Amino acid sequence: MSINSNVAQVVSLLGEASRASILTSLMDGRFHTATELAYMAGIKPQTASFHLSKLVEGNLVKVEKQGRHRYFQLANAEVAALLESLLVISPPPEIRSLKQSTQLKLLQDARTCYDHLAGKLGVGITEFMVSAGYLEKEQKEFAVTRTGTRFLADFGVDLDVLKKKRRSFSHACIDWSERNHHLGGSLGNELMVRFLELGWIVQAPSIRAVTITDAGKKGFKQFFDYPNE
Amino acid sequence: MSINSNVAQVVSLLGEASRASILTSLMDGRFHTATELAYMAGIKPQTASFHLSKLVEGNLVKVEKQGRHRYFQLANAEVAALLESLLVISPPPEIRSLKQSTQLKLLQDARTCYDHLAGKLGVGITEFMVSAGYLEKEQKEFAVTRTGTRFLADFGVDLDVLKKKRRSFSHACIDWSERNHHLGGSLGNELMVRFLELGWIVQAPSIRAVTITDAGKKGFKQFFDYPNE
DNA sequence: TCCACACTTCGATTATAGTTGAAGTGTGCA
DNA sequence: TGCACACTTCAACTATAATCGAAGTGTGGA
Repeated sequence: MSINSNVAQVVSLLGEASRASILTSLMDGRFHTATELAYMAGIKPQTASFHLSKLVEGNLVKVEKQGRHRYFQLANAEVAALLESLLVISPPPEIRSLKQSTQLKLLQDARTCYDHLAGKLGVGITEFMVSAGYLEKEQKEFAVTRTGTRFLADFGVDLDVLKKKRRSFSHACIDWSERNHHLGGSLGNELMVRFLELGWIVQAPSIRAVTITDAGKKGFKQFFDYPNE
Repeated sequence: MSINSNVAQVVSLLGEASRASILTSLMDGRFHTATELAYMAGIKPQTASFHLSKLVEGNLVKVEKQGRHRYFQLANAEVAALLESLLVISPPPEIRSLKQSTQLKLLQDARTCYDHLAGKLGVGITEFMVSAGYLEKEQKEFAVTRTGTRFLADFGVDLDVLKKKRRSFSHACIDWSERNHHLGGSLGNELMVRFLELGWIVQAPSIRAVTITDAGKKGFKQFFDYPNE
């Protein structure tokens, strides 16, 4: 028999509907309790417990205990990146109710991609920054131009700090709903943090959709020409 | 129940040991018959047929019929890239025989990563090109410098043609055995094609290892300072 | 034209894994 | 101190999928 790595061992963790659902729910970057994740995945808490222990053991999820609560989160950005790249090649969800249709639209409009923005909003502001000459699209990443450096400094983003971080700076992250790239990396993260600080976006309570506030509507229009129509 | 994409649907194709073995065998970029793939995966031909039909249906593998033979190949470079990134996070294969140990060493030394070189050879020549100033390592890709352009032209590589191709040009491809990056994309592919033309490497008959010929030993030493010791 | 080969399909068996009800454990508050 | 809550573990059941022997189909060469 030929010699091959144990690809199936890790991948099978992802290839089960309930675990995949749990992991996708965790793509909002937040901590969630086991009971919440059970509810989101549509399974009983004891089933969720069974799956979560496997995901923790497989280093895809990390857990923090606080009293009787167990808080689960994706292990790291690498797991999130893998998940997003798998979402790109997966068929879209079947819509079986009006509520699901609404939720899908919210996710398509704006959502977190673990620690940065995705959806129409994420792709839209990325495209604006390219067309305005702030970013230059390369193969798998965005380069910040000189005018972009100034724009970001004015916007309250410290590029020097971001570049020193031990992680990808500004990679192009493929967006499963827009089928285009949005800005990822530490720069993408910092922009999302800034938007939250400014109160331009808020995270939805239980799904990873993000909604734009009234202040955000004005701000995105003024600074990022979004939505562009 | 929350709304999530059908990640499990595609991923479960990969998360089964026999199918994963088949796909990994196909990482040599070549066509293989169903009977060969059955043998490599250690299953009966009828089981291989069952799995291959699923992989074709899932667009991970393509098939060409010639008479009574069915020739299977990975569908495209995207599937190969996904597979390699999954290999990186998978545990290494257990060694149960001397033959398997030999095969693993051969794969670690030099192998194809679908359409470009990986292993010590792939990483080694990439590192040399960076240290010689021919390439510059960026976040997720390599930029060709001016001296690199001249070196590659002298070596018989037409960069203009490569850059026009509708695919990644020179992305940094992570290497599961070296835990470092080797050169991928159309440039990586073209270099491998060139080495084959020069007769510096030959592909092993049944695994995706590549061996360096005597001419290759001289050539890699002279042009790429490999092995570097 | 017949036989061998490559491969597929069928049906039955086997193996594996997900699920839940019930019971148990640890935490926290009244 | 006792009860409710969050969560885990256990055992049994259910569901799903992989496997192979046998049989069938299509191709090709003698």
